[in-house]
Amino acid sequence: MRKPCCDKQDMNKGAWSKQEDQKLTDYIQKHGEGCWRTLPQAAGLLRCGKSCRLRWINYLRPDVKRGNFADDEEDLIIKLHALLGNRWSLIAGRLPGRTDNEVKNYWNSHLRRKLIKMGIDPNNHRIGCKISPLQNSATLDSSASSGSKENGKNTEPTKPHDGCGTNCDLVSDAASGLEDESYSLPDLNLDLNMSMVSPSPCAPQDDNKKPIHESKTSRDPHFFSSPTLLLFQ
DNA sequence: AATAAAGTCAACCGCACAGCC
DNA sequence: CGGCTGTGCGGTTGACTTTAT
Repeated sequence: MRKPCCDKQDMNKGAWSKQEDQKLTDYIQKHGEGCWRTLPQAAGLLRCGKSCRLRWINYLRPDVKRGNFADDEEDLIIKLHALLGNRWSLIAGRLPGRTDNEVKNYWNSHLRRKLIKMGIDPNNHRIGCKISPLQNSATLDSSASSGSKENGKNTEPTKPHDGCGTNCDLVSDAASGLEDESYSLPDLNLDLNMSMVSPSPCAPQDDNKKPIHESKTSRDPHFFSSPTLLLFQ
């Protein structure tokens, strides 16, 4: 049995205070990112390493862009989600200054609803799947947790193009247009080469360190050989 | 003005993977 | 080779805010 990542007793949980933020920021500015397990103690924080990492990556990092998503960012997320499914870290990697958590939240709170309103199934980006108001909420609920806990951890990445079981047409087969004229993505001229995103400029760079967004999914050999993605290379 | 419902988002949790020993 | 550890990811939760009634 693996030890928990931290001794949960004596640990702060919940929202971060200004002082905690300051301690974490100061420490990372001095020593750089990494070694999250030992960082809290070294920085004088009563937090677990995972919590520190999350706080830094999603909130404190100086290159984190905060605020509303621009229209082109929205479009890009929708398009990337059609291609990649729920691989938020990869999607976020194409949006400078955005974090996977932020993209995920934005998708779940804004974009899913937007697509549903347009009659598009946000799970497979197909139109023509009739989504009744009742189904709407059901879809929201079920797909939000699709394939996660109920069947155990879903090790397969969400399949973006799995069939919906009807005659509905695929909305976003990469660059194809949408049948619904009211919904047309601008030609974003996406460069979807999966080049590594440059790591955070704030952290002292260690050549051995992995780029921030080199996710496990991008390491998947099948990932790069995806026919859809190759279209963009 | 009060309350319920809906929406938002920061943070937590559990799991998987890579690397080290 | 197998176990252990550190890290990163995606899903989920719950507190807080906003909107509707």
